Amino acid sequence: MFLKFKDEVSSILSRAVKKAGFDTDDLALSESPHADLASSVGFKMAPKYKKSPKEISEKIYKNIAIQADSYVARAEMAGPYINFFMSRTFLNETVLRVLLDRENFGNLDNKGKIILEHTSANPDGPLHIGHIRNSVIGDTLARILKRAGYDVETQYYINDMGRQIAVVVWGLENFQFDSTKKKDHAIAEVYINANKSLVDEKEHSPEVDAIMKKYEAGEPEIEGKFKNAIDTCMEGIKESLARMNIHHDKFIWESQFVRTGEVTEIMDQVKALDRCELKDGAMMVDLKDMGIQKSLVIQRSDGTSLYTTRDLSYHNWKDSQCDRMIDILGADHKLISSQLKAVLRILGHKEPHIVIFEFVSLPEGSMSTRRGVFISADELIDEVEKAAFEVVDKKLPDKDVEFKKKVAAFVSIGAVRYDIIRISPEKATVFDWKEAVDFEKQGAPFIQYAHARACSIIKNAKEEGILFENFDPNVLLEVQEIALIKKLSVFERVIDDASRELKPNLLAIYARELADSFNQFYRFVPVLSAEPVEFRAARLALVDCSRIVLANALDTLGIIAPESM
RNA sequence: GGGCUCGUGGCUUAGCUUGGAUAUAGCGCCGGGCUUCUAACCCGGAUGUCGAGGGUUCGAAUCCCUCCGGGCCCGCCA
Repeated sequence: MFLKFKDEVSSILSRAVKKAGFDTDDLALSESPHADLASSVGFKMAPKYKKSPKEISEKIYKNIAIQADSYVARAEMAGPYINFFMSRTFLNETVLRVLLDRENFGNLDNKGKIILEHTSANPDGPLHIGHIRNSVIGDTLARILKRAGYDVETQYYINDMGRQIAVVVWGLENFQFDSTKKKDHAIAEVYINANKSLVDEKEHSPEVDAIMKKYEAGEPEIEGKFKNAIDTCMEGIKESLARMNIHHDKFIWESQFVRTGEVTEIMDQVKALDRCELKDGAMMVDLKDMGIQKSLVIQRSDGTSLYTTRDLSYHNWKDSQCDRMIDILGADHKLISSQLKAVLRILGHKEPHIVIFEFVSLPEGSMSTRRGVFISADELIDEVEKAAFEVVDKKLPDKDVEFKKKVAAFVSIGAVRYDIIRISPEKATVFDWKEAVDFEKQGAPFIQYAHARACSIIKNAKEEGILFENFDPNVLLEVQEIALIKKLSVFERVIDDASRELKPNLLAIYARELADSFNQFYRFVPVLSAEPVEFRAARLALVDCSRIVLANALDTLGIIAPESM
C-alpha cells in the first residue's frame, strides 16, 4: 500500500513541478519524522534555477492539486520542504487490504527465476557459528525474494573435490568413526585427527594426494568412499539446517562438472583468450585491466582443474537455467569472487550478484574446523534453548513441560536467526555467549510475543462472541492506531527495498518496529472493553491486521509466529 | 607491503549506494507503571567531537583525500 501512496505523491508533485514551470527528474522524496513523505526538491533545483530553495518550493506548493478521494490527505510547506500526509482513505484501504490479502499482504509482482546459493560449507564437519551467518542471510534473502515475486531456487554447492574431503576419506580409513556422535560431529573428529597426523607424520601426505588424483580420475571404488563420507556429513548438516527452518532445493556436487566435461569446456574457452599464458606449466589469466592485480590460475601444471575453474563452470551451468544468480559468500571469498565475475564477464556470461558477509570470530581469535577451534551451530542452539527453557519456566510456571519445551524451541531458533540477521552482513562480529543467551533484549521473542498477544485478543473475542465482519475503519483515530496502520502499510516497501538491495537486515528492523507499534497500541487502546461498542469491531480488525503482518514478517524471517507463549 | 572492508553514547547497532529539517533503536544505568485484552510489556530521564584531520557544498555520519585502529584476502588450497 505504501508504494501506491508514494506513486500518488510522485505524480501529484511532478505535476505541480511542471505547472510551476520547472523541470526535474529527481523529486527528492524520502520518509521523514516530519511527514509520511517529504520532498526536498527545492534544494535540488536551487542551483539550476538560481533561486532560493524556499522560493522554488513555494511556487511548486502553490500548484499542488490533490483530489478528494486521494491517498494523499494534504501537503504542507515546512521551510523549504514540502511534506505529504496519508489520507483517511489510504489508512482505511490499508486495513481492508491486509484483511483481504492475508498471508499474501506485502507480496510484490516481480518476475524471473533466481538461483540463490548459500551455506555451501565443506562437508568436513558440522556447521559452525560462522557458517550459519551464511545460511541465515541466504535463507532470509530467499524468503524475501519469494515474497517480492521471484521464483527462487536455493542451492548448496558441495565442494567434494577439495583436499579437505580427501583428508576426511583418508581419515576414515585410519581413525575411529564415533558412531555414538551426531554424524557431522563424528566426521569432524576424524578430520581433526587426520589433519593432526598429517602434520606430525609428513609421510602420509602422498596417500592423500593419491586419493585426490583417483577421485578426479573417477575411480569407482574411491568415488564410493567419497560419496559415503560426504553423505554422512551432509546428513548431520541438513539436520542442523532443518532445525533452523532452512531447506535447500538442490545440492550440487562440484565433481559433476568435471565428469560431464563442462570444466574442460570452459577451461578451453578461457585458454583461447589472449590474456591467458602458460607460466611454469600452469595456465594463468591476466585480469589487470579489470582492476584485479592478481592473475588467476585456472589449470594446474599437471592439467587438473582448480576450485575456481569448477566454480566457473558451475556458474555457467546455473546461468543456463535462471535469469539471475545470487551467491552468499564469506569475506575470504572477496578476491576469488571478483576474479570469477571478471572471467565470466570476459566470456560474455552472466555474472552472479554476490553478497559478502564478514567473519564471525571468537574472542580468542578466528575459527577453524581443521584445528577443531569452533563453536558448532548445534552447540549454540542447544545452549540458547537451555537458557530459553529457564526463562519460560520462570515466566510460565503453571504450564506443562511439553508446552515449555515447545516454546523454548521456537524462541531459541527465532533468537538465533534474529540476532544474526539484524546485523548488516558487512560488519565483522565477535561471538559472545552472554549476548547469545540474553532474552532481555528486544529480539525475536519480542516480536513473537506481540504476535501471541494479538492472537490472544482474537481468541478471547471469539469466546465473547465479538465479531468484526462489519466494522467502520473511520473510528480508528487514536494516535497509536494511526501509527500502527501506517506501519502496516510500509511492509511492502520494506520487502521492495530488501529485495532490491539484498539487505535482509532491513526486514529485521521493520519487524521489531511493527511489534513496537503494536505493543504501544495494545497498552493504550483497549479492544475488547472499548466504548462505545462499535469501536470493538474496528479495533479487533486492526488487531487481526497486526497479527497477519507480524506473522508475514516473521515468516519471511524464517521465524515461527506462535499463537501463544 | 598491496587490495578490499569496517570504525556512530559504557556495550551492540540503524542510517551511508541516491548529501537536506532535532543522528536510529536495543542492552545497561536512573525513575515510574500489573484488581484492566499475555508485564518476554509500556512510559519518562541521563549518556554522542558519527575514529582523527583536511577538502567539496548553501548544507556532510553520508561524497573526495590523508592518517590512525580492527577484520578479511594476497597458494598450481578450497
